[in-house]
Amino acid sequence: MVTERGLQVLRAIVQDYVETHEPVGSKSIVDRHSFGVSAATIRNDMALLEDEELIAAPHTSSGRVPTDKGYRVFVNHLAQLRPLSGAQRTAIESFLTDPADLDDLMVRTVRVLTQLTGQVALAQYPSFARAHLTHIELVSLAPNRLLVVLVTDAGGVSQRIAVLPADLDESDVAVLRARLSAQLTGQTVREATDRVQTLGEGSEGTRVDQAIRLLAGIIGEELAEFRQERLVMAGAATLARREQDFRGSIHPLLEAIEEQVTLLRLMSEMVTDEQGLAASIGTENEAFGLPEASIVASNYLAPGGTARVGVMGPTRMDYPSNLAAARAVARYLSRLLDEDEASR
Amino acid sequence: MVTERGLQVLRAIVQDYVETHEPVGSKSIVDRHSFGVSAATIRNDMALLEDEELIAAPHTSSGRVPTDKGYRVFVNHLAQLRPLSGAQRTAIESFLTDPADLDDLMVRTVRVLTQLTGQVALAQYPSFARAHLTHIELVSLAPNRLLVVLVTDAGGVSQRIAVLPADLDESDVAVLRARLSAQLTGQTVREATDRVQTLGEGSEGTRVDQAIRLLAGIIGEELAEFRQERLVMAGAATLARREQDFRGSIHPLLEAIEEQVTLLRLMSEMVTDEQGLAASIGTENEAFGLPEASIVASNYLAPGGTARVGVMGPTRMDYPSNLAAARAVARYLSRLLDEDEASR
DNA sequence: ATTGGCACTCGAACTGTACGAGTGCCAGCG
DNA sequence: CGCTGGCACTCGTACAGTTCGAGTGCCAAT
Repeated sequence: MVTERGLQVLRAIVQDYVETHEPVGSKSIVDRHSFGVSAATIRNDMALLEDEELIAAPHTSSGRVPTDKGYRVFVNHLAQLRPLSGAQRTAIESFLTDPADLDDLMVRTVRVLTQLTGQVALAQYPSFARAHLTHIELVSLAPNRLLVVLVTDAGGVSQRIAVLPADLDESDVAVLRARLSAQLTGQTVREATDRVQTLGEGSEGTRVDQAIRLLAGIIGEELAEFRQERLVMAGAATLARREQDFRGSIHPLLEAIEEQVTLLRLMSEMVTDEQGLAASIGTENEAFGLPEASIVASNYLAPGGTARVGVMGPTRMDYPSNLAAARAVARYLSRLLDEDEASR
Repeated sequence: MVTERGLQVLRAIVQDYVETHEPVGSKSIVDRHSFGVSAATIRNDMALLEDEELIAAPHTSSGRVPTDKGYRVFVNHLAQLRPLSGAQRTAIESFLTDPADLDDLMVRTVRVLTQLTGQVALAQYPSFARAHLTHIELVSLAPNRLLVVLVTDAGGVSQRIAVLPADLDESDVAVLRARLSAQLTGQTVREATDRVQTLGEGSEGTRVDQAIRLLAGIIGEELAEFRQERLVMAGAATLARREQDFRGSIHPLLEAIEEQVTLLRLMSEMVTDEQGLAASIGTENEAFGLPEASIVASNYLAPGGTARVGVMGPTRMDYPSNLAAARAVARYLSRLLDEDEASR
């Protein structure tokens, strides 16, 4: 029953509320937007919006505030992304130019995003699960110490020192190296994880067999770390400024930032639209303990598949700007990582 | 002019204020502590303490609150560390048992400290500056890609992928490996940093010389990262709960946590007493932008020298408990790292 | 369908008052 | 000389009462 104009009124309410942080009344809508109708008419529309639970009044005689459902309608149907300014575009470019490695790139990504939006920025690492193991190297540091290095084709490298139960000489190490390499290189991380399980089975007793079993365990752990989704974040400090935006405290947000796991799940489970954009609003995050926070994110393309970058902030956030910023950064990131892939 | 009993009154004020979070009056001191004198007498003592600026009254007729100077006197002369409970000791042990590597150990350290104290926990990494480079390994991933791995005897490992300007075959790599190894292994990180500067000088032109220069740059960066002091933290979320403890906002603290550099300097510049304990209180941290925060820390012993663990919280914190917790964790850490050294 | 008018609601801001915790000071006591 | 009880005074807090104004819902008129 909500008319077209009614939706425009909703849009106006969301925009004004985000800007002023105060409940918006019919009068101020008439003043600030040119609807060409009187305040009384707007009031009628607002009554309908309230019936639909898209807006609510904090108390009997005050202006209206969008509900979470209202924000949802706004984001889905009403929001048009605000294109970034030239300065913002150049900021992204200069921030992300010439990163030292993947870690560096991810850190810079969240920094620029938090700078652009003033919110907490989040970025998923590209997944290594489908990356291929290209090298396994064993470096003997001491007779009973081996450095195990794993390299994937997606830029992931990991290393760990193994302390062996018995000393090995160079030829033993060579045997180990050959065996591991034959079994595991070329496999995807996922396949190698399965394969490594069976590696130490069967024969036992010789020093080399013992070592293989030990290494299999360590390599398994390293592979698990590769498979594990990771998250980088920046801008937690901005939350302190937004404190009054949260009815409760910012504690759940800080906790989520520190734990990472929750946010990782949340980011993974978001549903993107056809443009690769996603938003999760207020109570939709209740299951994650974040009923007062919203998260917007954009997919980006990396060798291992798509991953997401986005920002987290109060429900009352500037969705068009934040979505636009996330999308811009995601696009730039896709470009960088594709270039990286091309040069490999 | 402050009498012995006056100091005991100061101690009582600090203790009660930390506990109740309310200005403490002469009456409540008489009630809660057995001084054996009347409230009026306490009031006289309090007047003297106020003359010395060890306590202050928020407004004319209210109880007193310790000043930063008062806390300082309390910490220096009055505080007796509260020994940890058995449960706390076992918590430390079980948390820190059998870490996978140094990173893991540091992370667990700050976790257990934040759990024990309910404050933000900070830990400096042991310094690698005096560690020795034991290995340099080059792994050729592709004709124009080399994985450079550096290993120190203090548990530090770093790796980076170098993209070469020209393809190299295995024999070229062997030459590189031999040259780098001869020049750098056995050196301390500090020495190697100087040595690596001169590495690419002189001859140029051949593929190997070009590669050496490139690798020198990369190794220099990696060594710089080794030398860089690092910090791990946990418990930022606890700040949200302590919010009302900060007159201003918690923003500066969150910012410091995110930046790390400031906290690193602060931790480095603290002055320890003869027990290896240090405290920096309130306005003493003004230069670091943290005039409302206190930090207590304890030295621990690691192969590369001493480093610090501690906690950060509001000026009004429980110094005896926090100092005791930091000391206990530091001692355990020293033991672990010395054991680790012994087994190497 | 839109509008102007009007009565009504309710929070914010301000005032005044009473209360009580806590102080400073002082005369008296051991 | 240090300690004590007493007393007047200060000031923040809590509570109640008041006003003010923004904003609403409803309705009759257009």
